[in-house]
Amino acid sequence: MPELPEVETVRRGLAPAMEGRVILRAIQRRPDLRWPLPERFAERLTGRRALRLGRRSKYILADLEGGETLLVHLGMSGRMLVSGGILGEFHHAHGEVGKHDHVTFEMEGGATVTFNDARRFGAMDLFPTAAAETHWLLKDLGPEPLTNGFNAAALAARLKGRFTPIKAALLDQKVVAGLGNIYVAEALHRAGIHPKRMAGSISRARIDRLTTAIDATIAEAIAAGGSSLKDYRQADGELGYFQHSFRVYDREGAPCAAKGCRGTVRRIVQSGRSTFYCALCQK
DNA sequence: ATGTGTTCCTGTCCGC
DNA sequence: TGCGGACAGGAACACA
Repeated sequence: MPELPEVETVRRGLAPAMEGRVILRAIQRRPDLRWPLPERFAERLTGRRALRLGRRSKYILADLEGGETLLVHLGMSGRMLVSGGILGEFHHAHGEVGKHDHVTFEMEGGATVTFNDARRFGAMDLFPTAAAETHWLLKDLGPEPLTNGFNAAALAARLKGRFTPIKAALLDQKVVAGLGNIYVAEALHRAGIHPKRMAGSISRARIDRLTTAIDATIAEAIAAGGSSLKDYRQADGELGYFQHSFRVYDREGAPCAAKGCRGTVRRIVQSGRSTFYCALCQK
């Protein structure tokens, strides 16, 4: 999926089309995404003003006038695309309905925002803003990279005693929020930590380094507009370009990008998913 | 309580 | 070209 940097890029792209604007009409084309959509979902959104677009981990959270919040998760293949208005045309001609266009918001100001998701692992929900802290999808999320809550002490506490490879631990959203397969691989490489290393056995000094590596990787990826592999697009349809900065992800067989390292990037499978790393400089 | 494997769904790519 | 299989940015869930 879009991981934290991609979701943040999408949020920023949606903000000009949605923040402060009324959803003139919401259109729901199927009853469910990953889960059933809430009862009367489209009707409850129609006529509501979006006050502010926020983000927690990989969730986009739109606070609406009237005390409710719209939650959007992009899953693996979800996109939020803006067309029409002053924001240009990308997705398809204004008014046309594309394959896998599951939900559309016609916004005050003329823009159309479409949620398109081929694999349908994405999700949406609508709940009272006051209940955000206790929402089942949000309540157990770990600290957010690039915030005060994410630091070496916090990460060390959450890794302590865990007998699972660090790769798997970092994919666990309760440990740190927002990382996925790409950025875990990149951060571990940057920190010089082997993906199979047991999470609970990493020294505090190396956790310090890992914390810094995660923040730096995420910050650089956001600055680049995320990573575009097959189908991820920013809200305006542009590609991100962080994929050109990958040090290990999807680089099997290529030379290690670490300064002075003569290693080769390897691919292994951990808990059913690809892991890319350099065995020479990741210990 | 943890840890691991399976599952949801569609599309694309690669080898024969 | 067609067909089969592997694989894809996630993460809830069932089970050990």
